[in-house]
Amino acid sequence: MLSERRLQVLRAIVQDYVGTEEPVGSKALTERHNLGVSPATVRNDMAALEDEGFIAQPHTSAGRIPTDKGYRLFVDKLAGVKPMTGPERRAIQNFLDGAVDLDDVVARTVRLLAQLTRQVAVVQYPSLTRSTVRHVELLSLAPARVMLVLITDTGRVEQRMVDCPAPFGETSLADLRARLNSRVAGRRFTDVPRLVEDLPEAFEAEDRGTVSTVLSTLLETLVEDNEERLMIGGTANLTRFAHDFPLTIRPVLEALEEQVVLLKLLGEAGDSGMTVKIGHENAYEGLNSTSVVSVGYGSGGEAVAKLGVVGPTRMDYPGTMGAVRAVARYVGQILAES
Amino acid sequence: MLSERRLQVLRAIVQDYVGTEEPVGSKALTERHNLGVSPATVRNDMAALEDEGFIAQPHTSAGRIPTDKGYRLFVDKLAGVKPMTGPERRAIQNFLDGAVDLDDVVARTVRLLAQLTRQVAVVQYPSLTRSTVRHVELLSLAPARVMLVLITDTGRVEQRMVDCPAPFGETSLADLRARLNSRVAGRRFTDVPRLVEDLPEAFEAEDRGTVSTVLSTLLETLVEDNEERLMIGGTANLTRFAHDFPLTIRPVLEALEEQVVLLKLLGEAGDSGMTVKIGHENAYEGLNSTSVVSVGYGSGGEAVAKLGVVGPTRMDYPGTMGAVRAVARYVGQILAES
DNA sequence: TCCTGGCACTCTGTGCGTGCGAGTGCCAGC
DNA sequence: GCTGGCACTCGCACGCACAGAGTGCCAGGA
Repeated sequence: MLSERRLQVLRAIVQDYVGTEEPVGSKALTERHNLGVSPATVRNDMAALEDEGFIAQPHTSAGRIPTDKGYRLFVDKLAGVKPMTGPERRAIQNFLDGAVDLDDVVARTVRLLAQLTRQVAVVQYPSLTRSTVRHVELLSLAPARVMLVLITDTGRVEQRMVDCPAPFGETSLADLRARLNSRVAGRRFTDVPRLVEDLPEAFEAEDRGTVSTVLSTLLETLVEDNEERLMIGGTANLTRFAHDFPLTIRPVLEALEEQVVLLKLLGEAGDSGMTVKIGHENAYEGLNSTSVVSVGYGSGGEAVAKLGVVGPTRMDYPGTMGAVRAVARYVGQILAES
Repeated sequence: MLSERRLQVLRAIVQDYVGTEEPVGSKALTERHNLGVSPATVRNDMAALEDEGFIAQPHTSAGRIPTDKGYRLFVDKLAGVKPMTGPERRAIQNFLDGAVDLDDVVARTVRLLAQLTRQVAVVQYPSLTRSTVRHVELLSLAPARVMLVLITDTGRVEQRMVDCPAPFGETSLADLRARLNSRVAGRRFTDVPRLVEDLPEAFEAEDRGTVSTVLSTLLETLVEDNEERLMIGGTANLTRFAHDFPLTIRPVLEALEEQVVLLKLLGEAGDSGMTVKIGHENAYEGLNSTSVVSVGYGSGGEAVAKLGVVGPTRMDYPGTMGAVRAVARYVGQILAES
């Protein structure tokens, strides 16, 4: 087990490295932090920390930089979450309060998060699977063509065209609309298949084909084509780490374009509480030199989606975690109100 | 006026520079293109081209690179549009044909364009102003709360919440829905305000306030809040120009994040035909070292939105223009079918 | 009049050697 | 177990010379 002072040394190294972006040596460390010991002592501690794999030197006789393992220890044991200041909180709230619809909420959240953390922000749209149905609308566009509009409790709207096997009258349509809504409105998506199972039986034989088609499209929308969308922003912040360019930035941009990768990434994060994935802890290779801080957010107690930021492993973890947590909290409130 | 051969020299310089990304000298030019003259002659021509401002040397006694003016001449007079090959056309069509809804069409288009041109692709959603109304749906979510759903001919769906000044019965709602659709369905957005002007008069006094509120929300959606959305992709391609990094890439990423900037950019492009903006021709400073190739696309003869790519001034103009044109054409077809 | 070969000149990029400074590891002493 | 001291190791910036590519100009030839 590491002594208390060695942990302090590690903390100091992480803080200095995050601040200066340069390997930090024993002398600089004693000057900037009053550890109460001499550089020589710190050197011994550093050697021990290096043996344990928490720090490393880029070259012999350069300063030390934290390893992924070092950051991990820092995040788990040495750093708290830095709460937002009052003005920051108010700014967040003001900024989010102006949103007019769900798209706008997500867009504003992305911008906000990118600005607060000065990193790349990722916000997942409220997921369909965990949402409930607010309303299902059916519109007759042509005798045998129906538009299905699904509205969720989080304000998300999905629409699909349905080509019916047979012409479908307005009255039948109204009937289906009414029956459908009385069954599924307010219910969770996962329950819908069970709830509508026997619905075709309530209709005349000639309409059953159409009803089935509509229902299967609905189920598709709910489950199969349950595309999880997300929005990203603040990619320009990537250029702030102009050292390792473009070796570092390239794969990150590629990863960000691959929504599948990001969704998987967010999916792997724990369902409750904040998750920090550091460097190689990220399964996707292109993100091996980045850290991902993510947290679930939702309108009620339960998380309906996640948001977070992607930045270099050398990031201000306490500040970033604080910003992510605060934003998630306010977004949850906004969604609950709408 | 420049002689025929000097134009050929300029063309050769542009082509070589685009290919090699390095300043091109007189000797290399004569070796790679059979101009039928000696390097010394080419040198004279180059001196003349430099006097005219079409090319420049980065340093004394380095090769020449085209200036913005040089590219302009190249695009206007020396280069055609390189048509897509048969297999490419089929690939485009196959790729776009799989789209299930408008979002998907746009998303696929962005990916396709980014892959074809290996540059940053920008696709504007079909604009609301130039579209026609397919259907307006009103849903009662609570006694005094209505959801307004607007469906356009291009498949775009917009929804808004309306808080009514007074409770609004189902029958009144159905009445309004019917009247509204009979007036505006199939009409252009720009005509809608005129068409619904006197609609409140047809209702009982107690409902007029609500009807007015709904209508003004509709008009807002159509006009005022006519947010022009767009989707971008292929930003990872920016890293292919790793020279001038990050000085160049930074402002470009920032510009791409500012949808307002991009929309303005596309808006400035000509309404019909393909527009190429080269370097400083772009009003936005951050894009001074990039070129923007854009073209309108639409379901019928008329363009409803634009798409294009953003790349370095040193780009393969004929190829890029060919890809942009082809994609726009196929997207138009897809939209017309749906 | 226009093209060509030749020549001197100008720069940039690169490789090499050197010196400096930051940082380390180790050791003896307190 | 902490400290000061000391020798050592690198990386990096600097200076310098050199090769190579490219140019401009000029005189000669079609």
